[in-house]
Amino acid sequence: MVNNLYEIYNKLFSYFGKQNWWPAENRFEVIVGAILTQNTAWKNVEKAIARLKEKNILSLEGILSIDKNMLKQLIRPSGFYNQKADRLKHFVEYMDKKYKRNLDLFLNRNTEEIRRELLSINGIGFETADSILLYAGDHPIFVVDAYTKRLCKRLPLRNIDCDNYEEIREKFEKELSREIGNREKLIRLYKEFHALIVKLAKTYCKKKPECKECPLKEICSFWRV
DNA sequence: ACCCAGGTGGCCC
DNA sequence: GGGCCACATGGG
Repeated sequence: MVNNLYEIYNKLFSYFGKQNWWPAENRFEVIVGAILTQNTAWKNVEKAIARLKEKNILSLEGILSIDKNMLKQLIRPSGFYNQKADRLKHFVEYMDKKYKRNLDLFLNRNTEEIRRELLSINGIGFETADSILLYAGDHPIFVVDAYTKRLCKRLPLRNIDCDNYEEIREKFEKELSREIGNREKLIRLYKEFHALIVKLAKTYCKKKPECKECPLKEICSFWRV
């Protein structure tokens, strides 16, 4: 019986291999992707990002200077484009006013401070903030998403509310950091683990018949019910 | 014609 | 403090 998160990571890694997340050319692109992918299929985000690149405005200055209605039209394929245009504008205006348009100045500080600040920006919740911290800022924060919650509900984890974002994040961080002492290695593991959970969910967690191929079939409660 | 996707915030009780 | 709901597009 396996009920240790590091073992689950190892099972997923041996089965699926390296995922190399986050797919982006630079920090700013990670942040834009994190906002655009809110409750949206990544395929649609790719289209929106490609359109921003075509117009040469996928940069802090670019998003800052483009007309908001123009921005809405460009990110249209990623859905919720009215609020997402507002959220992108919010973020870059904040960086403009408080950090001289310098992302490094913003991200190279104490993790908890950045996290609090990100969460105070309208349109950035737990998952978006933590994706930015981990994948754009290289901070040791574990990203929890709907798939992670679903996985937790199906695994034999004790004493934990699987709908509570912070509880799950703290559990993963506590257990994994106990196994991995080296900070850089831990960050790499967090990046891969989150990506592997997404990969697992997309591949095997939709229909029950898929479960017999799943690398976690022995411990997952889903297919047995 | 549904249902889902790498969420978030606002409103209501 | 928890349960709904709107937000929008594209693919199965």
